[in-house]
Amino acid sequence: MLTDRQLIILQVIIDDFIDSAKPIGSRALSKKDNLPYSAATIRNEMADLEELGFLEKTHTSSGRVPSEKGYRYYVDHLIGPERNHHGLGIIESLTNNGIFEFEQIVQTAAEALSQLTNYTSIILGPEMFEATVKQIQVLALSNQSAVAILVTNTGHVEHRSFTLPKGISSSDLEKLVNILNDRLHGVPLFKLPEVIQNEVTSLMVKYMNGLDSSLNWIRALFTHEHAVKLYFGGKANILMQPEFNDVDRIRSFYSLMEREDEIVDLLKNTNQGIKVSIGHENEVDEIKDLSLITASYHIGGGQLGTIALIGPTRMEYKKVLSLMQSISKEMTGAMDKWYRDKS
Amino acid sequence: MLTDRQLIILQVIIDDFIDSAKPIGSRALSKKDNLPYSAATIRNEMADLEELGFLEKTHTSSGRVPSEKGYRYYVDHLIGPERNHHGLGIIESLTNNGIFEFEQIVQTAAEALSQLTNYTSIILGPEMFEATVKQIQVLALSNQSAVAILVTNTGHVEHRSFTLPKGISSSDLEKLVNILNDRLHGVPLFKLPEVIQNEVTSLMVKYMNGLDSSLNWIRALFTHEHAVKLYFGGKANILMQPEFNDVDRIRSFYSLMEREDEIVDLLKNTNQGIKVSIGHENEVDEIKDLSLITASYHIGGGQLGTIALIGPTRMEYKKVLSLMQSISKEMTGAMDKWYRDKS
DNA sequence: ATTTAGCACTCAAAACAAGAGAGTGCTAAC
DNA sequence: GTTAGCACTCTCTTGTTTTGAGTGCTAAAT
Repeated sequence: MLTDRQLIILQVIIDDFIDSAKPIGSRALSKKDNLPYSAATIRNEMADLEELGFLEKTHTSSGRVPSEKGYRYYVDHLIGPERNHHGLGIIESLTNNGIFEFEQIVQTAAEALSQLTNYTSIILGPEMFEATVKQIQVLALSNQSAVAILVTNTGHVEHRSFTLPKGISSSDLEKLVNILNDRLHGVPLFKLPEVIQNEVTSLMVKYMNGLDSSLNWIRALFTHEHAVKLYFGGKANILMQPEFNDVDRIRSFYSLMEREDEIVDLLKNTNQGIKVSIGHENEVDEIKDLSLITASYHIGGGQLGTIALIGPTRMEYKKVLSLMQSISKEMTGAMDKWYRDKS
Repeated sequence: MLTDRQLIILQVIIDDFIDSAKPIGSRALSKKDNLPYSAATIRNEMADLEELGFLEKTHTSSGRVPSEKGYRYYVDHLIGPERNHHGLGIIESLTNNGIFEFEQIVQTAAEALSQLTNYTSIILGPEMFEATVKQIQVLALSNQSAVAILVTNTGHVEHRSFTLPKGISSSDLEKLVNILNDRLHGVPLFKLPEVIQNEVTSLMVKYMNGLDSSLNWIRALFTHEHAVKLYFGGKANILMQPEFNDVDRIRSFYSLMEREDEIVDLLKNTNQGIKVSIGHENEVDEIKDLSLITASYHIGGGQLGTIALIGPTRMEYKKVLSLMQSISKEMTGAMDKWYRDKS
């Protein structure tokens, strides 16, 4: 329903605004190469585009600025074929020495993403629900203390130090660990608390006397929220954006960034693929004037994490989208390669 | 050299400014209870105090504001006996279930510190230099991959996933781990790279053939910077301070917060006890208009970490100092209790 | 039937002006 | 030594004017 000329004008306006952050007027537009029309003509078109809701004015006699609907249209229809970012190889370079360090990979990716865009990136670590117990070990550090270590089939390690119950013997401890390994091997993490409750407790009461209290730490070790973790990149970078020249906006942004559970919610709810939420399309008040791009990365085909980027609605969508695509692909690749052969 | 009256006036001015953040004039001061003098008298005293360098004016006819020298004097001489913050019990409540989770303790302490003050707190994790190797384990996850786990005598666990060298047999792997445990048990972390280089390498070449390349990951696992870690609390809280009403100041602050190595340097160089650095007493440019309080906490008597608090020079020194003292004592207590019996 | 030139009009932002208010320094009286 | 009084200074607020970019509309040109 938009004429070709309107399309071009819309595109040029948005492109210009994305990089200048200033409203643009008809006169300036008419000077652009791809718009061989007079200011007056463009004015008319702009008035139409405004009527259709793609543009806005900041005041009655100002230049035009893209509306959220404008950005939406831009993202959906005006972004060309993403020029291939041909894999930055950031992640690859981290794994090709044979070492696979999850935290490092994710953190590096988050930082790179922010560095390249000057927005703030957030990566949601994978949920470990489906990982299963590979081995449990308890290592005494002294007469009173020990550390318990749990390794999953995916190579994740959890550990917890604790004080030993009084009077426990090393043979008791060994027995205990044996029971645990016997019963818990292969159990997925999310079922752990349940299995411990139902199967292990009774066994332990049977074979070991007077150690009820010691069960606490076992439960604590394994009930531990296998919480998804957030990795931030360049929380400060976004401050370079002129949109953040206002102290209150900064405050509200950073206060949101500290409420990690809200952020997790924000990112979790993502289906596969890339999703762009512009301004008020976002649920959370604090980012109703920002845009949020999320992309998922998959591991092992099922579990997934999310890569996100937050910036002003005036975002370099073209660049960002192809970049996110690349990184998400790279992450998925690295994860796949690593997790593929783990049963 | 200061008269009693000047002392009181100085104190009142600083106290007032600390909580109002506004310059205070002679008239307002003369109305305070503990200053039964006329505005004119106080004006004279203030002029003297300014001449001595304890006060400043923001412009020729403004009220007075404490200078850095003023704050220094305040901190050194005018702060009364710290009312005992009688241990907030924050940390105790985390450990009395028998579980000792280092990260959790430190993170909680950092957050509490910031919460209670509305400044930003940073805690420098302990250096693990003196911890010694307790056990090394390598667990195969599949034919191609494994995870290596290192436990120290203090209960710290490091781990690293990696791809197995092609053609390594499980008996080779076992042999390898035996060698490692045999040679590395009891070796302090900071000596690890050296010992591996000198003792282990030759042994391995001797007993295992063709596995030179596999040494890479061993070295990588243990050479891993046992970097001290930073724990931040309330990076956003400091934004509530009126001093941070300026966007550029915020930018420079946050950009510093991201340069973690600089921060580590800043905190590392601390002798025992509490240290207050006011404004230009700080080395780093970005905080030359802020104050930094550092306190150390000790573990095992030797190694130590640092607790720090950053706020405007107009800081509630009285409250902060006693608070830092409490927390540092609590941390030291918890650590001591935990690490005492580990050889 | 488009496109364009011309012109009156609008509004934000910058520049300027006037007052008010808080505070000082100094002098002279207490 | 202390205080009252007063002239003076400087910021901050408020209101006014000017400027300039940009619009909408009408009428002419294509």
